[in-house]
Amino acid sequence: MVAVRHGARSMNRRAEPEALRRAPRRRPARDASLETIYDRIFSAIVEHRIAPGAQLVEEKLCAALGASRARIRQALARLAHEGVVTLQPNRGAFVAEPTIEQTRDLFELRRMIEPPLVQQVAKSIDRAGLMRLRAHGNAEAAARRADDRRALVRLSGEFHLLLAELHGNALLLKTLRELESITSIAIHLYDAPAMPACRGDDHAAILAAIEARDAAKAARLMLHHLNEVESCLRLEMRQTAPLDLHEAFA
Amino acid sequence: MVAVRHGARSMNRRAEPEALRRAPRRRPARDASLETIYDRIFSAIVEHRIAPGAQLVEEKLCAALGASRARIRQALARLAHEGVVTLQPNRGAFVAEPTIEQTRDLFELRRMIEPPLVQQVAKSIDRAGLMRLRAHGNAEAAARRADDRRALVRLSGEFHLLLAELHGNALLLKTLRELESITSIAIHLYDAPAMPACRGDDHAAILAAIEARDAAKAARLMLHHLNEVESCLRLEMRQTAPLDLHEAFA
DNA sequence: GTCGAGCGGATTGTCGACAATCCGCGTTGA
DNA sequence: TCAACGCGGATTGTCGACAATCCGCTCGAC
Repeated sequence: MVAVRHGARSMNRRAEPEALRRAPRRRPARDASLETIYDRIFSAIVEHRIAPGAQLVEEKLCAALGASRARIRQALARLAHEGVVTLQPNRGAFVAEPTIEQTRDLFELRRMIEPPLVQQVAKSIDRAGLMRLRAHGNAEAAARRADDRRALVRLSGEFHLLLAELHGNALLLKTLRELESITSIAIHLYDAPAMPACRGDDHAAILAAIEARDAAKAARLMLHHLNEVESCLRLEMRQTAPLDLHEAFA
Repeated sequence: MVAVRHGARSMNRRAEPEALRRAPRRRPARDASLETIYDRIFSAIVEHRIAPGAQLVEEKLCAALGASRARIRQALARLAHEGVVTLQPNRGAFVAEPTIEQTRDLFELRRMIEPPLVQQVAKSIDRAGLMRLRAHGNAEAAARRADDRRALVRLSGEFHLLLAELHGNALLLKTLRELESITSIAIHLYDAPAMPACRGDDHAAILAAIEARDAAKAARLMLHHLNEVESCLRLEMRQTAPLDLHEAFA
């Protein structure tokens, strides 16, 4: 699976002021393959380096990523299909701002999928799988001790994806990956600032149930966990400014 | 509910030498909007008017649909993301051929989602929703009586989507729509030719359970139904021709 | 002072042209 | 005879240029 091999041809970066200085960090010939572009925008969004609702101007992205508009456009279309980005015709691309309704729907769907998922994993997991889960648990614990919130959010998401991977159903993994990325935006949008993805260490409890091969308990804990995470979000109606004014004089 | 409205427009565009000259502003007269293009290719695939594995050559599609390559390309990318089309780099687009493994994964995922879905619908459905379900049931019965297999396959799929719509979770509806379209390809690929989407009328039974507000029973029947449909498929290993030759001399 | 029309810059949407790549097929040499 | 090579047609991938659209702003009328 070799990535697309581009010629090291010019990327028409003509006016490039900071390129005059030494370029230790930004090599002009960074391979801007579609996958790379996609990944970078995706990470920037789910890691909250770009705020929900922000506009993603194509030309800006071209400049930032050193790619042509066509490629940027492709990446945006893909992100839009996954729900990470919203495409408004003739207006542009914006990073998604899941509404309260959508966030509820999101968790509802996850509650359907993940308890049976973990239940089946608990039944069928092998030694190697357990090792991976334990390693992940340790990484989470380390991030928690270090109080590295950003890493913790990322690892928390990856825990769920790891379960899906261990399950072995590729379609399920793909589906859950999309749900997970939207979840991470929603968390950044709605969670109470002080509360780090819910203090409790639900994942450790789930892991313990899996190790004990207690499938029913694992499923129950997963359901509880999802409820917990959702309830930590401030999903009470947040009145948006325009609606506010409009309703004030009704 | 997306009725597939086909353009009522013929596509016999032949050389139009003088028209080209006269009209410097050649507006894309036929409304080959992206949505239209997408819909037409999508329908052609899920209704099995194009065989699984067939290549979708961009220029051919341009000619057939009267659209530019850029638009076709966009539509294909979207179809690929939904799993209806497979994109091979530098090779082209092919209508998906779900493997046996993928088909099993598909049904496994549906078994996770749809029983709880119908369970919740049975609890919360209102009068209008029931009317729509009954109307759909009648349409299915009619197609069955008329022995219209193609319509029956389509309606069977739409029954599941209707349930998702009645549930009201938009994300779930979108997810299920994708699963449903891949399912319909898999059915066309693997089912025993004589057997029309499984003879029994499982949908009627599910509908009855919903009308009786027996949520648990509705869920149970849905699970049974999904198992039934999957078991009607011939998912035993089918040796493909190329592999056949290759392995014959191993 | 307010409202609407109209203008200009910025941004997206679309297309045609060209480059890169792949596949089938004929040729060649052992 | 057969395998390796390479050529030509067909197909996809990429880009730059231009058209269409939108938004904020100014200007003028009332």
